[in-house]
Amino acid sequence: MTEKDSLRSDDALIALRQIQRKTEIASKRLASQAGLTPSQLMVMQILNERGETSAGEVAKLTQLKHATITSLVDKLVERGMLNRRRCTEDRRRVWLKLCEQGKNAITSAPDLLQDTFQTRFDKLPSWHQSMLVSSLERIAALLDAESLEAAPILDVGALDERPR
Amino acid sequence: MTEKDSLRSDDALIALRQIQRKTEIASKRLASQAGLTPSQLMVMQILNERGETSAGEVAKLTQLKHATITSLVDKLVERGMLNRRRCTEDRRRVWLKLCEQGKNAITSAPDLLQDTFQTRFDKLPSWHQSMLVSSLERIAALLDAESLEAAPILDVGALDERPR
DNA sequence: GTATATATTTCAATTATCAAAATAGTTTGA
DNA sequence: TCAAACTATTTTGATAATTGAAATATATAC
Repeated sequence: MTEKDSLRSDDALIALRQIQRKTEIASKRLASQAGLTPSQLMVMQILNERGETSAGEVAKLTQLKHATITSLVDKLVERGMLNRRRCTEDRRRVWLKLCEQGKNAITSAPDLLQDTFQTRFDKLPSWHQSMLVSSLERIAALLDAESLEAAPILDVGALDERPR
Repeated sequence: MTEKDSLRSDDALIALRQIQRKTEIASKRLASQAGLTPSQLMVMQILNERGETSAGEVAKLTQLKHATITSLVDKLVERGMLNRRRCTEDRRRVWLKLCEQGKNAITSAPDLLQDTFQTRFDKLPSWHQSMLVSSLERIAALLDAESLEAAPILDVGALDERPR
């Protein structure tokens, strides 16, 4: 039984990795179609979903350094995709918000992955659709460790070699 | 009814994007723990899953340019993670294959996302597990357009602005 | 056999990312 | 009240990833 179970979770992980690869590639394409880098697209999608968000929060969510966010945001602001606003209560903080042009940029680009998915999904019988939705939501929940979202890597410790 | 359906596929897409973000962040972490860049990790995972694969195929699968693959592979070969072999039938082509050290590098690094997922998954009742597996596999299939995997972007056409 | 197509690499440049220091604002606590 | 400690963001300077274009080597078509 334990053997069966472990095979099952392997199957799940394999499928999950396939999904990951496909969505990642698709988002690379989508970004370049919209004239954005993948990181820029990610930031904009986050702002689109969450509304106004602080720079630090975005750094945490994207797992990019603050310095990177700063320069990335510089470019997007310059291009009129989003705007910066100093927080009035705590003037150290900076709020970021997508503006109209930014919203358009990310919604108007044709998303092949999304279209493909949607077309096929819509053809499924209703019971199947609802099963898939609830499964997807469950998966998202299984992946949702506060630890995953929050802390940067703790102590990497003994790494003999590093990226070059 | 059509309204309900469209809401359902929206829900699916939202959950899918959450999953995407989480897996992407996790793989950034995993790569850095293993002393790799995300692209290097992606290449190595592909070689691990598919076995020996040509450089061009890897470029297509990762959506990176050939020049990028070349320099990225240079470094991995230098570090003993994989090896290059000229194809004997068609001597223009190059086959890439993970070697032992490379296999270890990507399997030994602790994958927080995977561990979290697995632990929680294993606690679910059997019927729920099998439902999730079949759903995941279905989702992967829904995302699987030959068009998604194959061609680079067709004709981007009128793009007023490009990434800076 | 020459022309055309394909797979990969080289080269030179651009760009994303980061670490560390700097700046500016907030909180603490004596 | 005010200085020390802390927090959020930006600046700066450097490194490394990625790329376009040209070069190389091989294969295929005619």
